[in-house]
Amino acid sequence: MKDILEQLKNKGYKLTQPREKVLGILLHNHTALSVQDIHKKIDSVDKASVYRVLNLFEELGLVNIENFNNEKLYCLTRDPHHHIICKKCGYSEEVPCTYEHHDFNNFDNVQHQMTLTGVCNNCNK
Amino acid sequence: MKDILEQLKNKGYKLTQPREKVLGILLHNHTALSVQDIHKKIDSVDKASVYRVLNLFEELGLVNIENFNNEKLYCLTRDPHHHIICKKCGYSEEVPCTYEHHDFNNFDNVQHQMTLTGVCNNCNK
DNA sequence: TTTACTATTGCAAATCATTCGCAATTGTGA
DNA sequence: TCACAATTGCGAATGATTTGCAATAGTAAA
Repeated sequence: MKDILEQLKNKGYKLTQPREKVLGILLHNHTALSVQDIHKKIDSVDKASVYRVLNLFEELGLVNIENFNNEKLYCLTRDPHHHIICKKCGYSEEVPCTYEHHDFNNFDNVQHQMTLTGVCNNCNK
Repeated sequence: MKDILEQLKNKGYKLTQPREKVLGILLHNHTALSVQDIHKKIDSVDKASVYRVLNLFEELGLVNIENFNNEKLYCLTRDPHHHIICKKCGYSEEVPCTYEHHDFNNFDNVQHQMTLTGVCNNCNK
């Protein structure tokens, strides 16, 4: 927590309540969360601000993004990992990232975004 | 083309103009296309129908989906592949899929969806 | 062929995620 | 404590996607 807040400060960003609160939630969750998920946990912060904070975190490379059901899911960039999400109930687990980047002739600064989906055992019964 | 149309017919789906036209466009394109891209190429088909056709194709596993800039991009599931897209100009190239699925204890029917992003040489100058 | 039935479509309205403009607020450094 | 710029909250705007429903068009059977 302190680490990341320091980083922000050093880059000239203010340490505001919305930023600290969103960061707090991301820190305490190991599932990927949507803006709506995060906003529900802190209604003291406006949803537009949640968006702005997350967009900032994205620019700074603090979060990874996955896509599920037409919405973005965010989680902190710790060890590189993805999530596998049940299509039916939304249950999810972390999956370590094993993807190795190749070199691309025509591209620099390559990043990847991956989401695994499946049907969990519960839903499969 | 005929192949896929046969498949649809055999599963009890009607061979309608919207389905054939959308399929036609997907067949003739090797980039991932958004609903809007596809709709522009066939204004004779309503956009809502393009959505419905693509959702059907998705259910049937005929298309792969990638996410870019808050919209879904569709392309036919031929050889497994992804795309790398320039964040700045949208230029994209195909990338063969090298991702190997692991076994998951708690999930079946696992699929993955990956999008690579980067900055292309042109935009990098 | 023609008929009849149902799936599918087009259209317009609704929904939902995300962004934006702007005035009010709040960190921060002096 | 003050002053200024960055950031927020709010509400409105945007854009993608979905939905309800009456009209239309495949399809299978007569």
